Amino acid sequence: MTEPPGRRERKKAATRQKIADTALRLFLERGYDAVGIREVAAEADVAVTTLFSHFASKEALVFEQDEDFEQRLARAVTGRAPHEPLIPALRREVHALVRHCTADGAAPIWRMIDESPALRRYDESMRLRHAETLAAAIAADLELSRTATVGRTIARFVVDAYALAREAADPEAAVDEIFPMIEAAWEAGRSRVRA
Amino acid sequence: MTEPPGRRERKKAATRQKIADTALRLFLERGYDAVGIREVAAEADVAVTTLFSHFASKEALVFEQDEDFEQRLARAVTGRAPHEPLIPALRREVHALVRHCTADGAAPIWRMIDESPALRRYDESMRLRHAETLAAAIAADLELSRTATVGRTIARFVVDAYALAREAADPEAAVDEIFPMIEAAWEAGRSRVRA
DNA sequence: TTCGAAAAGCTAACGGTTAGTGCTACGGTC
DNA sequence: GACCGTAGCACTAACCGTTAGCTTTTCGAA
Repeated sequence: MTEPPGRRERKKAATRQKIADTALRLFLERGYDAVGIREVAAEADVAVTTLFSHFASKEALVFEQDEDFEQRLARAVTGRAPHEPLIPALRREVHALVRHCTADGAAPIWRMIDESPALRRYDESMRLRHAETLAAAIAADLELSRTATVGRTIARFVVDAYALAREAADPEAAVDEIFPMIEAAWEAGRSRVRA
Repeated sequence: MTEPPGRRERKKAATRQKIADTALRLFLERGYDAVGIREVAAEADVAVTTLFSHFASKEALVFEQDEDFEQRLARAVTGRAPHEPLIPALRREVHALVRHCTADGAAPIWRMIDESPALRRYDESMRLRHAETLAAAIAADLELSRTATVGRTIARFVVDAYALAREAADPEAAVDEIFPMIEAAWEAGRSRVRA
């Protein structure tokens, strides 16, 4: 992953990184909406089309690093210890995610996101994608006593917990307040066929 | 509300309606993404700027009618019978909303929405707004035994139930499957200060 | 009738995004 | 070491949603 797989790919990665760094710097300096794509491209010394060959949209420039976030919730399910219950594993992972987002360095970025409607909507869409990925992981893990709908529902609830906690005054405490509710929902989701 | 309050406002309403009707017809005929704003304006025989003085965005043309939706969930809380428990009241309202969305006439519109990323994202944003409105209504109704975080969480869960049900094969059954989970979460949300 | 203001219009532009078309430099192959 | 296919990048020119600036039309009220 860190080895040099050829000059070409190194250059490509360097270009991508330079674009992302330049963009984030300009955005933080002068505001997301006040900086145009043409300006980012000029400052990074690439063509606009090159920029869009590396990033699908202007918003994607901001969320560059969070690609693995998509998989972390799913891995918390599929990679947990055998016989470990589902919800506590998810709770641990959400705790970690929240801690990561509220770390010192991340604060200005999240403030910027909160201030821009476009970025907020992009973030919302991302979370829905995350919920779907998580739902798939849960479905693959489901015992017979629960339906697919229950799995999808829990996936949404977990992603909600993450979003709500991030907005809360005390994010970690919020996670601890919400997860018992999710646990209860999960218990109630046992099919009542013969319970 | 249905009386004629003057020619001016009648004409304005007529213009608005004509724009919305024309847009929806064109969108359904040839696809949302394949029809441009300039085309809708031309077909409705208005200027583009006029169109945007009636609707805030292209997406808003599609969701024209659902403005009162925003308030329905909140009213289900504030306007319920005295001493009626919260969750069953919300359950009834979500049932009604789902039934409304899966009615015969609405099917092609929702198919169109599902096919366009822009419309999906707009819908997601709308739902978040609805969750916040509902959260405010719940907060105003909260007994001392539950915190504001619990209220916000339940609001999200309820809106999730609506979204999940709409995507389910049997929407009404999905509501009935999800709401017991919400009920359990609500119970678990009692503060454990002295329970 | 006259006047103020809301509604509608026109033009022109801005900002994100995408074709279309090359050029150049790299990487695998002989 | 020369060769060729292709990936990466550049440039131009446009499309599309959206907005600003300003003029014209159309009501409602005085």
